[in-house]
Amino acid sequence: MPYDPDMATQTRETLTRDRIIDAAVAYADANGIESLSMRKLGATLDVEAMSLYNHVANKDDIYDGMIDYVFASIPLPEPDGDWQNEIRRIGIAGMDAFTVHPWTVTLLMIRGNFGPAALRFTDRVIATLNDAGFSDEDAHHAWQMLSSHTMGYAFQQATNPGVFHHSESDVSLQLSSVAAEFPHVARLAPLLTQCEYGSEFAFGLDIIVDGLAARLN
Amino acid sequence: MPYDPDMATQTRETLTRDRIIDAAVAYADANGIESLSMRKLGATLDVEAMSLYNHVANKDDIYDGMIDYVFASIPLPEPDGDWQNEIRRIGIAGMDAFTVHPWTVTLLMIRGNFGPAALRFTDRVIATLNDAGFSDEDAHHAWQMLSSHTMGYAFQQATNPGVFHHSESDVSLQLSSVAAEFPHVARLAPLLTQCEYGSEFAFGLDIIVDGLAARLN
DNA sequence: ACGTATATGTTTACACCGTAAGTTTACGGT
DNA sequence: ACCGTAAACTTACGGTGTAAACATATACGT
Repeated sequence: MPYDPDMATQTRETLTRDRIIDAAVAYADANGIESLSMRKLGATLDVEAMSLYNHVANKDDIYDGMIDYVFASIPLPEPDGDWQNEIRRIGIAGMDAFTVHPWTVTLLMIRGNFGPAALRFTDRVIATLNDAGFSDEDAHHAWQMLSSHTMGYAFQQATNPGVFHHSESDVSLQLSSVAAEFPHVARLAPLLTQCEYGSEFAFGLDIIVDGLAARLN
Repeated sequence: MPYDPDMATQTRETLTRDRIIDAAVAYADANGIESLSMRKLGATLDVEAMSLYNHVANKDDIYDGMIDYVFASIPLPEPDGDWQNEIRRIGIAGMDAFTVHPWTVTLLMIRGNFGPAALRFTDRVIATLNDAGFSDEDAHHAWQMLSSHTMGYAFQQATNPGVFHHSESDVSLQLSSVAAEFPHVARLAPLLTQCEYGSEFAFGLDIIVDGLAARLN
C-alpha cells in the first residue's frame, strides 16, 4: 500500500504520452469513446488516473492525440498525375480510417482537427487540387465538399447501427407504426439499416469528383 | 426553505415535457449543449433537478426531444413538380435549422435521429425521390448522399469557428509554423476560417443534385 | 560519495454530474 | 373530511475531471 518500489520503474516500463494515447485508442476501439475515463484508462496501464497527468495536459489533450493518431494512420497514395484518382483514393483511405475508429467523428465534433497529422493530410488534398488547376477558392469549395461527404458518411456509419435497436424488444412494434405513418421510410428501412457503406461512399465520391471536374473548365 | 406553498402550483405554471424541452433548447442555444445539466436546466425553470424526472424519462429523453424539436422546425416546401428544386429547398431548410441550433449534430451523434418529426422529414425526401423516378435502391443512395452532405456541413460549421482560436494567444505562432510546414493549408486558412457556409452548402448541393439527375436515366 | 533537483508515481480532496429512493405538499373526487 | 395521486423537494450514491500535496527513484553537480 505505501508504495512498492518493485512496481515502480524496474518491472513495468515508464509511462509515455504515446503509450497513453495508444492505450486510449485501444480502449475506445473496444469499449467506445463515451466510456473512456481517466481512471479506467489508468487501470489499463496499471497506473492511477493522476499519473497520466505527468505526460498529458488533460483529457482533451488525450482526445487531440487520438485524433492525430487516426490521421497519421491514413496512407497517402503516390502522386500519379490523375488528380481524380488521387482524390478518390485519399477519400477512401480516410473513410477506412474512420471506419476502423468510429469514435473519431465524435472526437472531431468536440475538439476540432488541426493536429500535425491532420494538417499534413489536409495539405496533401489541397495540393492535389491546386495541381489539378483549381483556384484557391475552388479548391476550398472542393475541400469543404469532400470533407463534408466523408465526415457525413462516417457520422452516419457511427450512428446508424443502433437506430432500430434502441430497445431491441419493440423493434417490430416500432416498425409497424412507422410503416403506417411513414410508408417510404418503412419500405427503405432494410436498405437504410443494413447497407454496405464502402460502396455507398464510393458512389457519392464519384458523383462529387465528376461534378468538381465538370466545373474545372 | 421547508416548502413554500405559494411557489407550488398556483403562481408558477406546472412543468411539462414540452416546457422542459423548450427550456433545454433555449439553454443549449445560449450556452452550448455540453454545458447543459439537469441541475442547471431545472434552475432555468425554477425547479430542482429531480422534478424534471416527473415529466421526462432521463437526460437522453431530453436529448431526443431536442432533436425532434429541430426536425419539427424545418419547413417543408409545397410540392411543385420539380424534384430538383424541392430537394434543394428541403436541403437548405434543413441546413438552416442545423445552423440555428448547432448542437443538433452533436446530439445526433450521441442519440440517432428517428423521432416522429425526423421520420416525417425523411419520408418526405424519399417520397420526392421516388416520385422523381428513382428506384428504391437509388433513392436510398441519394438519401445517404444528401444527408451526408448536410450533416457534414453542419458538422464543420459547428466545429470550425474555434479551430484557430483554441488558445487565442498563440494563433500567430501556430499560423507561422503552419505556413512553413503546410503551405497550402496556410494559404487557404482565411478561406477555411471565415467563409460563408450558406453559399458553400448550396454549391455542393447543386453538384450533388446534378449528379443524381444525370444518373436518373 | 554525497546532497539535491527532477521526474514520475500515489493519495487525498473537491466540485460537479446523472439519477435512485424516500419524503412532503397540494389538488380533485368521493 | 378524507384519501389517492400528482408533482414537487431532499438526500444520497457512485462516477467524472483534475488541483494539490506527498513519496520515491533516478540523474547530476560537487
